[in-house]
Amino acid sequence: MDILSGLAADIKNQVQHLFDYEISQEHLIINPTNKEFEGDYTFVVFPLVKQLKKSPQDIADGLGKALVAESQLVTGYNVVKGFLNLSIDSKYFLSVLKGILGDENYGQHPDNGQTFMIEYSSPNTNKPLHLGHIRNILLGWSVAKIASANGYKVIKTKVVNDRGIAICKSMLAWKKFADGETPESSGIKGDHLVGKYYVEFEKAFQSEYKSWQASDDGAQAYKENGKEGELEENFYKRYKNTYFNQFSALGKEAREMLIAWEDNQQETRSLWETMNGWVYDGFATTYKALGVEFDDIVYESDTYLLGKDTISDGLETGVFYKKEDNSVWVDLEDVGMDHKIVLRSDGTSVYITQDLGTAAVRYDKYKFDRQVYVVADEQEYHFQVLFNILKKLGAEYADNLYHLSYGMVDLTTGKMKSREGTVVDADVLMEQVIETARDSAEERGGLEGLQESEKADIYRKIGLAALKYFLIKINPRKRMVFDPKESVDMQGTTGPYIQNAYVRIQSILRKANGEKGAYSDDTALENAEKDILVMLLSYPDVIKEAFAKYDPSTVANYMYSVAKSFHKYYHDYRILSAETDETVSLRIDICKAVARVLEKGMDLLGIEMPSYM
RNA sequence: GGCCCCGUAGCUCAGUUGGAUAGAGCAACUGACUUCUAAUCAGUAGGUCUCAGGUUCGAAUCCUGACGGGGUCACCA
Repeated sequence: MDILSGLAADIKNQVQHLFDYEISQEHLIINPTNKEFEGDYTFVVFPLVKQLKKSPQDIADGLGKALVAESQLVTGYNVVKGFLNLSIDSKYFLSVLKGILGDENYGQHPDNGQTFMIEYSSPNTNKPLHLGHIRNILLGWSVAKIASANGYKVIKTKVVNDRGIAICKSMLAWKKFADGETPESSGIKGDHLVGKYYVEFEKAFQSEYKSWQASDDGAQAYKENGKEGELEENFYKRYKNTYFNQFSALGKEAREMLIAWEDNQQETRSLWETMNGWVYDGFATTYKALGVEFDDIVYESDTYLLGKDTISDGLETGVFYKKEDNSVWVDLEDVGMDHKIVLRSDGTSVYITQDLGTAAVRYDKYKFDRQVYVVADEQEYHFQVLFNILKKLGAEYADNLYHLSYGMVDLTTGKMKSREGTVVDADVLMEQVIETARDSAEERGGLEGLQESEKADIYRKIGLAALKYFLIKINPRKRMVFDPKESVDMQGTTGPYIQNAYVRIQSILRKANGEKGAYSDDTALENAEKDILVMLLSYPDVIKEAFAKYDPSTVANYMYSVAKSFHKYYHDYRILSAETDETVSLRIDICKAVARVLEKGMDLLGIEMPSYM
């Protein structure tokens, strides 16, 4: 039997019996008892005071007495102010323990028959993945895992932004400057090579722009368009896009390339395919290193024309309206927003047009019950607009869409900007954390008997655990500062700290060799053991809560508290050399249960557990 | 300026469907390894929970208003 629901039922009955009062669910508040008090669970009696017109002390006292007498679960109580602290019979905790050990999928909620769709990662193909992508990817992966643990059928997807002006810039620079360089010829990973030429383009463009600024035309533009008192520097920063579109020779070439691509021109298409191919090979390596996968990959080149049908339908039903210049708009003032464009005056799509189309196609294909988009918080407004348009269009799934908005990652030196070369590269970063894990493991020793390949695998697991836990322990919506030193910390609230608890258990289990004696159902438990079991018992609820909030940090923080409790227990109690064989068996079982929850919970965060460290 | 998010110890963060004396980690200092892995444990020190009102038996948590920081408001994606 479940302790909590049993306890709730017993309390409800006794309140009815003693005071002739039916307690409502919202007033039936039961929490694990705080450390500094005696007891396992605490019932808060304050909400009853008004109704029953008795003092908190009297209510708690009467209820405590009755529970000890009538409830199988309760063996003792004490009252502090309006808090009734209840001690639970050890045998119920032993049954919790048996339940965990007997359930290889402990924490997994039953299949609910619903489909959960999640879009994450969604990279551009003109540059490699960086730290910001890692946060996105880890969040997406983890929410997908958590959804699955909640009984959903999960479909993980990403939209690859494989077309557009950005990739054309890389292509153009490659044609101009690369002299036929390939990943094979240069030994550079494909996505990095393409990124290199994106940077080359930017350099060439900047130098072209600089000379233009010094020219008469440039000076003229500043004179005519500069705002009152605006510094030249600021003006030219602001004016960059205009320059690119109207005056730049490189800009013109890049745009021509885009048009050639849209016209399906052979040479451009073939270069595009080649370079994107390099990028995909590179991405595949990075995703694999991060340990993530996708079920369905959508390429923007296949979908960028989608959504136009949706626009014409919307025009007919009056959701959209056309301006004189032929551009199409939606009026969102009734939901507190502006008018937004959904189709350009030349009839081409804007970003949101594609999103409208993609959402519709995706729903037709999968009939998802919920869909989450994992995208940075700078796009919050965009998703508000998207969801509201879908609502207006009468899409039945519109209410089941959610934008999981996460804060951007800053560096200690400021914002990451790819144009300014201040990004932290994903591949380099992973390499570094693994290297750091190796250094500190070698310094510490303890892996002597293992093969080199086993050691390398352990360093990888530890390094990635440090990095991943560092990123995912923080509430997604908070902007975070990435300090490279802290990200490889392996002490305190870190991935390796949690791994270490697991490794200690593995070590014990290796040394346990065989069963000792069975322990009986009324073996007494130490308070520390009850505390651990109370915590393990709450694991399925943690999974539920994490999904309800779409927040993996809930799981991360819980994992830390489990590991912390175990470390203390390990320090305070002997396990293999406990007083009796029965106690040894009991403690080994507790270790096994802790290990099970640690391993499963960390898996939800995409973190692997080593057997040694 | 409108809308959204954030503000808790020196630093990084938990805690926010209202519950006990607001918790961790890092950094600092002290102690514990011939004993199951010290990537550990224990202790000291560190707080007007940004501020001001309000609701409540009870507010870091809910409401109102300030203040500070960030994001966004493109025929960009």
